[in-house]
Amino acid sequence: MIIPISATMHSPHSSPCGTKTAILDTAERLFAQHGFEATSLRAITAEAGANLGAVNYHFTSKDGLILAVLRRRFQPVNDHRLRLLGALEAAAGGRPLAVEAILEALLRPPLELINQASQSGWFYPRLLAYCLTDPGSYLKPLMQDEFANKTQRFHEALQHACPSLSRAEVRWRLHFTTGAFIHTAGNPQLLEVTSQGLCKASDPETVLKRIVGFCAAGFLAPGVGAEG
Amino acid sequence: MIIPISATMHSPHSSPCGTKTAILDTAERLFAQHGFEATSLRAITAEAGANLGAVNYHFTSKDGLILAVLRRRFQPVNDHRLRLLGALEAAAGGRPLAVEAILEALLRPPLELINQASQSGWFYPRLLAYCLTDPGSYLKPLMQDEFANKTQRFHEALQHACPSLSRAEVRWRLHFTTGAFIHTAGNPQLLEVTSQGLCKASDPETVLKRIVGFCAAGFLAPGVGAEG
DNA sequence: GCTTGAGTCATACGAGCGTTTGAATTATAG
DNA sequence: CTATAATTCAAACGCTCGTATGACTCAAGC
Repeated sequence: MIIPISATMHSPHSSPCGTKTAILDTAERLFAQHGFEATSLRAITAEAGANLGAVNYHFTSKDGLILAVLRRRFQPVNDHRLRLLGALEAAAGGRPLAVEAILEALLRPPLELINQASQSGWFYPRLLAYCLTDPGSYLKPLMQDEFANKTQRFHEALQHACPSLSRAEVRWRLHFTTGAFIHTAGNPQLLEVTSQGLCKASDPETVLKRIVGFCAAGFLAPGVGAEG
Repeated sequence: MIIPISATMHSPHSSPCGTKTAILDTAERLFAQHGFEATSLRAITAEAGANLGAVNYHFTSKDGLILAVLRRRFQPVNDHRLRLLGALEAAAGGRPLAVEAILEALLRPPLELINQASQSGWFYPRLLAYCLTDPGSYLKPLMQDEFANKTQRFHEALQHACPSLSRAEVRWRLHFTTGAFIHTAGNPQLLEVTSQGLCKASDPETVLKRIVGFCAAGFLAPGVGAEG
């Protein structure tokens, strides 16, 4: 936000894309805090120190800005997930993986993002929650590319790890895991408030350990008989 | 929209509160579909066949309408939950309850609402998801009354059922359960689509059985040592 | 049959929205 | 230095929003 001022380089156009990333950063924060619809371009550009027209210049439209904000985070996280899963599979050499290991490969990348970018990391799960809740049609292709397609390999790995479960059962349980994660990481202060400070969600490593333990136990439960 | 005309009884003021409940029903549907901010009073009143001013007349403001829509659903559901839990405790006579039974008392009322009102029942979990995601300050008191306070007895029952778990651990795991439920019931078509029809979320009894099985196994897992 | 009060209605207000425009400004290159 | 492209800027466009207003309509009570 605060750009260090040096003698020579602080004209308004010093950095090539300073305005662009400033808008992206501010939009990410405000979108995570208030949602897409409730955040106006005027609020974004005002806080980013940019002109209102800059959004349409750099991102064509508000929808374009939303997609740019989302893609910047989702793509690296999902790539990281697939890399971790690939490393696990390479090390196992065909043998089934432990459910805990698979779930950790799924949940560690977003939680590490939280660790790295101390504030802005928390924005990722909230943005994801808004994507799943708001049925804006313009982000359907993004969600299809980044999630529906890329989680396919996690289904296969879990199916391999839990051969006694039906394919539907694996899907259901991964769906429950996703819900537990989004609700926890997307509302980091909710549990702290409702538990009156008893639970602290501020440490991603603790969150990871607890949620993986919970969901892995759920995966290892005997399957429900019926399909559907 | 098109009002059928009968000779004697169809004057505009025939039913005493027809307009009020029509607005509530339509607002509930549109809020669940598009969220609070993205739904305009004009869209609500147009679909409800009411005048724009009727909202402010009956509900004072848009915030008042939102609160009325939420309270109409949340209150009966939460009352039902506490009644089921009370019946379980009375039947057990002081002995700890089974985790499955407690979770069923928690999740059956909203899922039965889905069963009864074939369409509009699905609106409840989506409204809940919007309440947890949108940080509108006006609904904080409602959430405090209806949830933070009323779920206290479920915490105690689960603590009693899982005496080896720390109080924080019980809170964490109930939080995960809530997330799995909201994500599943609030996005009923999401799993169907991503699983390419393999999983059908349309039957509440199936959803209940699967989610209770998953989360009860998570509760019965050995506790993580550290607090926080 | 007039009065009263609840409810409905069309209309308007000011504010905020996303987007567009064209000129002004700055960086880049010949 | 000059020409050219990239970027920023202030201003305005048309539109929709939530809310307020005052007249109108109807049922009920005396």
